[in-house]
Amino acid sequence: MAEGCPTPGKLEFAIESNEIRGPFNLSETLLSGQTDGAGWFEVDGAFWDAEKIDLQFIKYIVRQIGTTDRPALNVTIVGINALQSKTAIDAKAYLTRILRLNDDLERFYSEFKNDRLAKTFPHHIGLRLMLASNPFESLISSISSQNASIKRWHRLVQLIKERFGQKITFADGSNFYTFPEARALSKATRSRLAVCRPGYRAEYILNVARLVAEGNLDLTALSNMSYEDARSTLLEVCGIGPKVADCFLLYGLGFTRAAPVDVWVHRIAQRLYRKHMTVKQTETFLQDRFGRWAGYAALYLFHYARTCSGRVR
DNA sequence: AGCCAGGCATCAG
DNA sequence: CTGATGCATGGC
Repeated sequence: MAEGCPTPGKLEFAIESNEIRGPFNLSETLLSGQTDGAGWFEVDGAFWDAEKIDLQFIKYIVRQIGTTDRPALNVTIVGINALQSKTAIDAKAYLTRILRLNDDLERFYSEFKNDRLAKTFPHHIGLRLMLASNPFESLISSISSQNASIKRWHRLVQLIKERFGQKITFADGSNFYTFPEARALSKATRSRLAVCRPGYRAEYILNVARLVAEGNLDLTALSNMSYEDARSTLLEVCGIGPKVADCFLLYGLGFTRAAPVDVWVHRIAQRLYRKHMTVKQTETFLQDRFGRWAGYAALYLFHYARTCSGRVR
């Protein structure tokens, strides 16, 4: 196996505070209920997930060791067998990307310090958007979230992984189920999917899995389109409406000007800005006012509405 | 028990 | 275009 250099099944590295632009709060970010916090597991203060890096699945255990204002992360990666030291370098770049550690949060705070949005800042300093590691998973996950509580939605995604994904056992003995490829999920039938309890979302999930598997919905192509074109393409798909499309565009493809408007964001936007706005008006309002930060605005509004709703005025 | 959940498709006006 | 309704099911 190991040829020459010693290659342990476990490597450790740090992401230093000078490699993170502005404040960061890992647990706020992962537990804020955004579309891509779903997969992470918490084990006494640290969080882990797994994804394919360098053609093999790696488990990464991330622990915040600095403060929110001067954040640093301690990362342990675990492979299935041995690890190359190059994998640690790639894992670091990967984590920097999906945790969006280069987003200039201070700039966001200062740019809107006189906006009513600033009301939400003190409660959630260091809260960052996340970027999905797997766009297809992000799309199915977004569809699965509709008209369901966060708890139920996370459960559905986890059941899809356990039922249709691939089981992996890492060198530390832990088990993980990968999210199925579009092809694998497209072969599921209604009755086989029913064990995951998707409810009426079943036909949406199967429809989208088939479209992607057959190449009729090309997620890579979408990421190369303009936001408007990608969005209108998505809206033609049965099961994808404005909110699901924006969630996927934001979390799955990284269009930060997408501002998903759900019941929470809609309610809080009306209380903070204008009493009578339709959902559609709220969408355009957020996009016009916050531009490339609209996704962040929606995230802060969402999280604020859910955690501080009693104190809103 | 009954209402609501990170909505959407469909149909009526 | 806007507004009302059914949807499948769990969480609280």
